[in-house]
Amino acid sequence: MLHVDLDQFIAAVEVLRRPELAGKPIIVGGRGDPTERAVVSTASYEARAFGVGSGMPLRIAARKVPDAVILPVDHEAYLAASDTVMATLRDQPGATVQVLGWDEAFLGVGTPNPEDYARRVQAAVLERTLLHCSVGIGDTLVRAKVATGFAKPAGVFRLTAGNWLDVMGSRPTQDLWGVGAKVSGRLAKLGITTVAELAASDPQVLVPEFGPKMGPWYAELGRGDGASVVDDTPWVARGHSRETTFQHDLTDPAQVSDAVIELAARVLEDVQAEGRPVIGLTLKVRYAPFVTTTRARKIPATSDQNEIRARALDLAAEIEAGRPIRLLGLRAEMAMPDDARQGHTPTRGGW
DNA sequence: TCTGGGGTCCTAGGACCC
DNA sequence: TCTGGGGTCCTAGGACCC
Repeated sequence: MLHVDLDQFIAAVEVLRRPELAGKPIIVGGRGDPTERAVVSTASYEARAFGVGSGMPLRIAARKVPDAVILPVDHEAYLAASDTVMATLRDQPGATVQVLGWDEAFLGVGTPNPEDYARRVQAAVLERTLLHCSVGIGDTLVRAKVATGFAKPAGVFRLTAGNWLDVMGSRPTQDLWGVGAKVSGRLAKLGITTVAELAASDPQVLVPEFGPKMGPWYAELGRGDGASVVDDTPWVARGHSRETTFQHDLTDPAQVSDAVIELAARVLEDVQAEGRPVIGLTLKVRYAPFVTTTRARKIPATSDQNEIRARALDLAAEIEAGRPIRLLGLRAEMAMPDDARQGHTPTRGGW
């Protein structure tokens, strides 16, 4: 299968409508105001050369690149571009398309020459959207996805069982899709620092550290093994959430209650727009300095707006009971019942 | 140096049931 | 005094991805 990933997608979309920005360091994030609390969504390659990357505080990014063009996030524009890209992928002969996000997708194809096929995909996307993409080819989803990293920018790269360890074996475990800083640190404590070491590890040795599912899963990931079927079943959200970051920390209980209720109302709107019931309300609370805690309430599946409001007030009261309050941000999540889950199974970690 | 907003899944422990 | 075994559900928290 193939994994298609648009190159510097958001920055590229911005350049399309403002061609004079081509070749300049572009940083997209928040409302485009580097004096506000916000982070970088995407930086162009020119800005990345200064050490700017996704997730970096906008304030810091602006300091690193004084000449950067800083733009606000425009979801609608990216979604429209994404729709055209995905439609182009679906038009490819014999292709099954599994969308992973705005700017990437798996393509299931049966072709004797995947490199040729990949080049034709790139040409089609470029012709329809003027956007460049990179393509990874693999015999599993994981290998295709990881291969794309070696294809960037605008290239093609193939990873299979045959060359996986040659290419990935000596690399740190964190280079794997699904291994972050925390897990790579825990692996290192077990004496596993490279992909080759993870690939050679006994899955049962990982179980005490990571549990019955994740332990064996990490060993499989180290080998690049796993699913090899592209699933184009329409994706159905398991839940919805709304998050907000306060420009100044909240310290007043009344403000906290208002913020919780307002956020809960917004996420309820999203869920009700789909005509689906809610079964749970979770608040993720970010305190200054930078601690996240969780508060959850189960809600009957038939609950109405008053029920949600009452549960939100419960949660606000719990937050206030944990004073002193310095609220940096809030995220309200609503889960939907299992019988509402009909979409494809995400590969992991969101998609 | 400071921390988006949208998602998904896993684990541990306690409550509760038979 | 010691304390089944299996199961489900819920909550809190953690990790990761785009």
